[in-house]
Amino acid sequence: MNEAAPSSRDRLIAAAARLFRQRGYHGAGIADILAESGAPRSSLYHHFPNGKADLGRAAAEWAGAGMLRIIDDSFANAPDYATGAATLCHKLAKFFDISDHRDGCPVSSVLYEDTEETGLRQAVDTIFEGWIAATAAHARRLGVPAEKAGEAAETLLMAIQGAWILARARRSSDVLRSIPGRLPEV
Amino acid sequence: MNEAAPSSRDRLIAAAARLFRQRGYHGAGIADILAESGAPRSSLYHHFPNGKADLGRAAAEWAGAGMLRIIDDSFANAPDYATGAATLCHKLAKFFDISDHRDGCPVSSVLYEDTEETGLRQAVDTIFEGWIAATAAHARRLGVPAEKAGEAAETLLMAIQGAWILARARRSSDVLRSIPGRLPEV
DNA sequence: ATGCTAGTGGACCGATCGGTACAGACCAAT
DNA sequence: ATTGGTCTGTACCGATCGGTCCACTAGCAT
Repeated sequence: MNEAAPSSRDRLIAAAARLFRQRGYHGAGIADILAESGAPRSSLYHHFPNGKADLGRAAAEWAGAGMLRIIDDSFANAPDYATGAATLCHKLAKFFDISDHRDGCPVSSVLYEDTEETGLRQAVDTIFEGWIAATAAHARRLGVPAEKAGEAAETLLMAIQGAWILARARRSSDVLRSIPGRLPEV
Repeated sequence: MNEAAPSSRDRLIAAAARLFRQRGYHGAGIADILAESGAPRSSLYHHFPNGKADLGRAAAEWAGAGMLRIIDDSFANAPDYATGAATLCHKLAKFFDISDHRDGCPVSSVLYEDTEETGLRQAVDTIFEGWIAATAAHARRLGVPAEKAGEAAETLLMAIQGAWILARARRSSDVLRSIPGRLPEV
């Protein structure tokens, strides 16, 4: 009986994240998010007093944490960095496929805000850097020389971002799966 | 006296492309585009009967053609593929800088449409494949083995897309300039 | 002069946008 | 039993969204 009904706050965040990564920040309206989550309108402004911007940040952070888990899972049992990176790419490709080849990066979509005043851009960057730092830590742990680990991690995440875009344009996850074979040696 | 006043059609396309790459497709409103271009509202619907979707496609194609020119310029006088690729990345970094570190890919922003019915996604993909094909042609011309040229070109464009995103999050073009040093050998 | 077309001015539209106001429901602690 | 918080139901708001309508002008051919 542990499948407790998620709070409307959580449902709002999940719905927002889902819609943002498909239609983009501006493309997903409040009404859509409300409908998708089943949460009442008043709850949104109760939990997120500043409305969409607050929700956008929460959704980005929530999705960012999810991605962080995927990164950790991928590298946890990996014998070396390259294998972990390959696992990560394949996991992401799988998620992309089951989203009907629609869902790109859940965080970067939020980059298309008039970001400076809301601080959203800053928040997105912090999330990205968190991914890179986590990946770099795994790289070092798995034997990548410390002075190369940061760059290798940045390269991997950059490639994933690019592949997500190309994958959405093509509606195919192939390019995501091809990343491991294209990474420079480490 | 050759600087003929651009037609309102051209001004609309340029303004739309400029705004889309900063704020995204949904983030840039018709009113913004009209104001930025100085063109009258009626002209928009005269030249683009289907409104924003038509304009979006035209803007993406126009910007795509511009990118194609940049690609060709970069490889035209290059002694080898790697040098051409490096030139391309540095050119893009420069454009990014003079846009106040805001302008990402002018084409991918349009990917956040409910693209299937308007055919916009398809159009975006065609533009991308055009870039890749052009880059691959330069690669072959510059001595890259034919069976590797396509993949090398795809890798480069993918990296550029990812770097554009990261650059926007960081408001720094550094990552764009770092691409050449991270590409696998060809 | 006439007709034809491309392009424009300007007023107007319903729909949707994101957001607000406020009373009531629920539930723990006292 | 009453209080005080969190959360929700309902109704409403002005602003903006993308789009339409139609009369008009400019230019050019006949």
